[in-house]
Amino acid sequence: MKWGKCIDEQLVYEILSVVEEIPEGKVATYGQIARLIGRENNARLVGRVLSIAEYYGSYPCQRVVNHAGRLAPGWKEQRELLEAEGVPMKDASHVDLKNSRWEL
DNA sequence: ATGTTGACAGCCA
DNA sequence: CTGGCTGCCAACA
Repeated sequence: MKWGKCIDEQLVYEILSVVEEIPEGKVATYGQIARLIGRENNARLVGRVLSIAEYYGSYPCQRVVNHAGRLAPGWKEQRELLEAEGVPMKDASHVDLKNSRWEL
């Protein structure tokens, strides 16, 4: 593909570095990660990076959801990955943030 | 340079 | 948490 420098690798490493620290059975929101890397108002960028994160290595990007607890659209496999870790699911497309939110 | 789009967040009802 | 509206930033046409 053409992904060689469509996104700053520096940003990719910062985000993946945080994603890598999410404990099993817990999930984090994009805004939460955005804040940890110093891009609080740039949560959308986190999503864009995670969408191509698989090309930069293996990271638990399945533990990252939006503020409503909804999983990534267009990625059916994510639900099963979370269930395998013991993450409580509210339904087929939402996690129970009430009990799986990653508290720092 | 201008306008759309998106793995989003925050505020309000 | 759900649904609607607005705000932000970077990638893309």
